[in-house]
Amino acid sequence: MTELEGRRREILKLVINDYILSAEPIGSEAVRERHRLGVSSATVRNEMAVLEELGYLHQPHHSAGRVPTDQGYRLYVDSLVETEQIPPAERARIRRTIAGAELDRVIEEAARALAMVTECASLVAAPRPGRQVVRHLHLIPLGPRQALIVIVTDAGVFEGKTVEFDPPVSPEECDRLSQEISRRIAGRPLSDLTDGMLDRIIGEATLYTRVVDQIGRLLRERILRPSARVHAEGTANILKQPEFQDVRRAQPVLSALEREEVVAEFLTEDSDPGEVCVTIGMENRREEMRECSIVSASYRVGDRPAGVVAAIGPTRMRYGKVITLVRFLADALGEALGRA
Amino acid sequence: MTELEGRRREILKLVINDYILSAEPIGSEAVRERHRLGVSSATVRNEMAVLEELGYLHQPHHSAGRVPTDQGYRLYVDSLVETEQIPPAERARIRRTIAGAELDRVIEEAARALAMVTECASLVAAPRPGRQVVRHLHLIPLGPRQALIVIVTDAGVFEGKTVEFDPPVSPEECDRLSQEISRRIAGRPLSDLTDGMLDRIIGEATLYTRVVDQIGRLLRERILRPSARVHAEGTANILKQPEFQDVRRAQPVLSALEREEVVAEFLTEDSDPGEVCVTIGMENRREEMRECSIVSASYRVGDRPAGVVAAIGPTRMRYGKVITLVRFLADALGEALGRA
DNA sequence: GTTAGCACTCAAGAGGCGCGAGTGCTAAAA
DNA sequence: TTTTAGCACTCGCGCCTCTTGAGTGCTAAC
Repeated sequence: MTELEGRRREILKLVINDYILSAEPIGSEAVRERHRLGVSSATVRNEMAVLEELGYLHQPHHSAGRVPTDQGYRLYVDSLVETEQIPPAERARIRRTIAGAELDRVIEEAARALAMVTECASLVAAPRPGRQVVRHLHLIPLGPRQALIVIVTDAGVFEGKTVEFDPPVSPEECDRLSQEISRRIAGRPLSDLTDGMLDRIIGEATLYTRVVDQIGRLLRERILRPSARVHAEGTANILKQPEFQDVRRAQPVLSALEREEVVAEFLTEDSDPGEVCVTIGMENRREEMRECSIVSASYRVGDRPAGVVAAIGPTRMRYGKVITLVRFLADALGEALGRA
Repeated sequence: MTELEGRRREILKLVINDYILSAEPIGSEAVRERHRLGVSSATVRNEMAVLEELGYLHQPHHSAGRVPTDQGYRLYVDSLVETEQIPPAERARIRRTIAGAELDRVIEEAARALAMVTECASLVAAPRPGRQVVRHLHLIPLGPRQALIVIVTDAGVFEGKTVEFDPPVSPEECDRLSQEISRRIAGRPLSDLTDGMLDRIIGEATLYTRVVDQIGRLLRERILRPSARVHAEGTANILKQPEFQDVRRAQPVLSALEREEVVAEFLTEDSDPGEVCVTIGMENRREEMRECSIVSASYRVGDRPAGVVAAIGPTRMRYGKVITLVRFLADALGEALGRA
């Protein structure tokens, strides 16, 4: 794959730019018309033939214009695309939307904003627990035999499971117990708290093995899940794209986006934090996504990578815009969550 | 709308049954063939003409078979449909899935099960807070100036907002404060806790007005939201239905199902608790849903109506199956949530 | 009231045709 | 050597027509 020289490169860029906007095969005449290249359509034609030879373009059929291949998009994303700027007004609007939301809705609002502006589907993974550091653990008594476990970390709160006490436990004991446990696990990252580790940390307390057990389970379920909660928004946007007018193409994609395991897969394999990662068409592992591209970036809360935000659309997407937006949203999200 | 007599009624039922399964207009000959009616196709034809006259059937074009109208479906649902039984194995499987889930995933699993079996989209609204009765309120100190509000009700836990203290509050004070407040609001339904009411209930404590304020805001935001969390699952199932093979038909529906306000609308207007409510085609307020039917039932936790479960599909849906399933899931859900 | 018979209608699919966009090739010009 | 003009060629798309067959409504006989 030789480095492309100036004019040829330029033509590839123009073709992809145009195709992204029109969704229709681009012919040589159209290219010449659009940008003053100072050459005839025949020359453009020759260049395009070479670009096809090299694997960057493709002809759907003999006498049609050219369409970018995945390889073409790859080059485009890596070195041709001009990132679009987000108008300051828009930036401000998005920031406000996110910042204004309740804590547990920030994620959702971010996903929504991303979907709306890019006209893609969007995914946002809530902070992954692993690296978060425990601050407190609370057992809130619900009754003599029941309590609610609340774990407060530096990045938020996990609440969920209720524990059943086998021998009843008084509220006072409950309190003492939570202070005990709290003292011993505070300051550790959640990922430390495997079953064995928990046992060792908490040690004593044979009376409360069941409690320890339950806490262990809660943690295991939260941590093992590859990425806790994933919000998908705007999946119906896929249907607006011309390449998905045929339901048989769109259906597998939408179904995949509904399955959490699948979606989590897109989001885990990342990317230096801070950098935007683009996966194009066939580069996707998932069969169903072979006609889509995924633009993702992980965001950080404080100084730790916390979660991932992604946009999903047809390979023919406005990379310039989407990349800028994903990056911006990763920043905004980290900021909003960091403040809380 | 006169009462339909035996044979005519029977024919309408057969036509609708067949159409639901085949998704194609049903002709007189097909009806005669399928069920031994002991009459010729001409007779059936006459009956069908009458049924069309009466508004129960419709011909897409002159020489086509008949298709049920919304009114036809209405009659079908009200008095013709034979509810299908759920095989015990299936019942057990669904029960297990739901019961096995973490508390905060019960809703989700229920929705998923419903979508999977009915091949419709499904919605499940989490318990609505209004009627729930407060058990405790906890303020969990996160730092000298911050605490987390946790409200435990008889149907679950609301956690969320952190409070900022204006003058710092020590953990002990915090504790005392939460016990104070707790004692005063325990036993009241959440809907009682409007701002003014809160002020009156808590009275004193000018030092802590900010805290009271924040609690007020938390409650207002949770209660005012028409129905807290709504889970939609299997919306992509819509695309499997023959009537939605045209993307332009499907897109508005899917988009609507993504908007929480819209979805909430389907779920609020209900139905004696315990009973299944079917909204057919044009009966829907929402323009976008005019080609869909919604089968919903509210479920109860303990003895109070708590939330709604619904299935959404084309008007040509397997009502017999869907109705049974929605009813079953409402029960199962109430049971699962009640136990927690 | 029911049925056989029949003419009629209409959507859907197959086949044929012309149009036009866009190409590749060739030979001349720069 | 590169660029360009010219031209024949290809092929998808839309348009038309024709045929087919399912299904009807009507009428007259049972």
